[in-house]
Amino acid sequence: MIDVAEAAGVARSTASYVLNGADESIPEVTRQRVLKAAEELGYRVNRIAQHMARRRSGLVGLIIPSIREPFFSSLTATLNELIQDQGLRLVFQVVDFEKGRDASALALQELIEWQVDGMVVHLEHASDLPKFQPLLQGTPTVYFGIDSAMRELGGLPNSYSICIDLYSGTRYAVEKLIDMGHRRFCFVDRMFARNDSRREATIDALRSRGVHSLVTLESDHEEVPQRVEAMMKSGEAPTAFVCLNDIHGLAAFRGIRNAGFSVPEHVSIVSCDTSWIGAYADPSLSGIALPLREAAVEAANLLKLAMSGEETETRSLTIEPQLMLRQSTGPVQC
Amino acid sequence: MIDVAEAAGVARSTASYVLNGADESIPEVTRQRVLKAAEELGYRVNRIAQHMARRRSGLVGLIIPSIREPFFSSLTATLNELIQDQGLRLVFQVVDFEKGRDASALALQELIEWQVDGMVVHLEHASDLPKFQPLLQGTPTVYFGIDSAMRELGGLPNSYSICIDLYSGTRYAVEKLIDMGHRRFCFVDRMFARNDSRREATIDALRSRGVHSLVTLESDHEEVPQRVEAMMKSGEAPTAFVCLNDIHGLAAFRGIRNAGFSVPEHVSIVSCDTSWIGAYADPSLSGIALPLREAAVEAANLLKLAMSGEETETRSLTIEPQLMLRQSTGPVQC
DNA sequence: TTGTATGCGTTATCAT
DNA sequence: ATGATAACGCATACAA
Repeated sequence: MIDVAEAAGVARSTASYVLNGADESIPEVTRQRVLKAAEELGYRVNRIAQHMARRRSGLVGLIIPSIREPFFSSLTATLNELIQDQGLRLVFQVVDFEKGRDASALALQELIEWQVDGMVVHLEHASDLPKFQPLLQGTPTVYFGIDSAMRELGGLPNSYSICIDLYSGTRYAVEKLIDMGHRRFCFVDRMFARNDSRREATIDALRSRGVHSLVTLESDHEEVPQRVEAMMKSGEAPTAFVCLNDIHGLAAFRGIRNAGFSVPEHVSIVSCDTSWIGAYADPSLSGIALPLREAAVEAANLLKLAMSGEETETRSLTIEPQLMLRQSTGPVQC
Repeated sequence: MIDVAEAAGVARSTASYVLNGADESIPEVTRQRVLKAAEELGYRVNRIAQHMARRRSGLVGLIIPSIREPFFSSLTATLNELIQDQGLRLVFQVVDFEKGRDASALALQELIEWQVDGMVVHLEHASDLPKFQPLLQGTPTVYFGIDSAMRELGGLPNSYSICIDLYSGTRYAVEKLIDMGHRRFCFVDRMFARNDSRREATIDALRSRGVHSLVTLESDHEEVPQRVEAMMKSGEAPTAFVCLNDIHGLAAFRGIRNAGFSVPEHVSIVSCDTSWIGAYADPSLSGIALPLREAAVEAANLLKLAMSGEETETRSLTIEPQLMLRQSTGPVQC
């Protein structure tokens, strides 16, 4: 830029004003001269230097447990669009909860070292909050998650939260299944799963309706088909499967078919996070659709609010998912 | 850091040495004092300042057309792991080719403004190279793509390329279908598709074997089922579908079923980019599996090489995909 | 071995 | 309206 200033015959500060500052109070002639010089020299700002001087990085951090899963890649994509529209840049940090207790702390610090101006943190459980909260003092943060406990996250200064209420959604879905006559359930969870809203809601729904037959499977989706097949062949097989997401749903589906049962005649399946993947199955998977875009939009809005610095009241949003009854659910056949 | 130095009673430079520099020649006592002070003050490097002084950002840019699609989110995830292992940080930039001609140039410049030390660029077509090449002078770059023309990308200084040879893979798959007796084909492409290896390979395979019946569909996957259904119901329906990926494959599948045909008895389907999604369909989708992790590993290796600064010869890698014959393909029934 | 001084590219605060 | 100059937080060559 110093070169540009020289070439245009003006001071550095003038060039800076023209190129990146407020446009006020610079005569058109000078402007054009500077612009022309910049063009000719192929000048590009150095954002690192710029943000060092401005003392704001223009970075927004995103903490997620995975980016391969459709749910998170979709979230990342949408958030990225919205963040970019605000003239900021998204940097994501995948934090693997399985790799030690303080992996999350390290991940956060990496982002903090990059001086992020704001942060969106996916919270698997509201109870993880204490791990993050102390490290995020002074960083405008939006917490994002499906744990219904997040709804009571109010009262934190400079932090906002969004909850996709998967608890209610799942509970409603399971009750629907009970209404259809199902009495033996199986919950298909991921490997090393921690108890989340989906499982809790399933358990609560069954308990409240006096249904006591629930088997829980914890597997990577690759293992699910054979485990489900074995289960279906041995003794009192479940008639209803509640699955973590479409991947696990399809995997369970495969196991059920392999055991010689058909959906929805013998067995019903519900996915707790369904998308086009489940929609294209045959029969198509019933499930709970999460309004991801809506949630991302709200997250971006809250973040903007948080980053504006204006001390507004802490806000906690709840978004209701939608139950999609497609073809994989039906009344139990005697 | 200046605080840390003061607290430890040493000079700033000493603190700097201990915290981030080479560990040589600093007495253990001093080291510990500095480390303790840093610990107590909760010191974190400011990477922006650090990289400004070092004149290297520690950033690697990734240019991709989407992050929502499984192929790219998976690529991003793997690349991110590998890049992070090298002590670098990945920043991605989604560039939507549909939004104007020079969107790609702008996207690149954004990353360049961030002073990325290296770049991984997904090239949809080798012919897009001229758009990027001039802007990437001086930035170690690895080009990544499925266009077979990329294999002849040699001769560029400081740039490397990796090609997943989808042309060969697709051509082989289509020839297999011809061997099975298929004579009427449909290629299911995305909306606003540009001609890519998959389509070219399909056309070439058919032509070389004297098969002249090919219909091409360009649609978002949401539209595919009804369009395929309509096609199946009218006149001479295709007996073989070659689909862009599993999403389009499943969508076509749905249309075929809706029209009252079954797979693979009446119709065969092949996906040009298959994954667990196709594997869990019923019948499971045959297709070409791209060794994404392998490709990402090679990309990371090449990038390391490129960024090492050592002037090695330009390298161009080709990776062969694998044909997975599952259940959606079979001989044509008369 | 440790301290001093300077530079990195930009913005911002002043004078002019 | 424009130009000089001091930060910004850290790394490093060089001096002590």
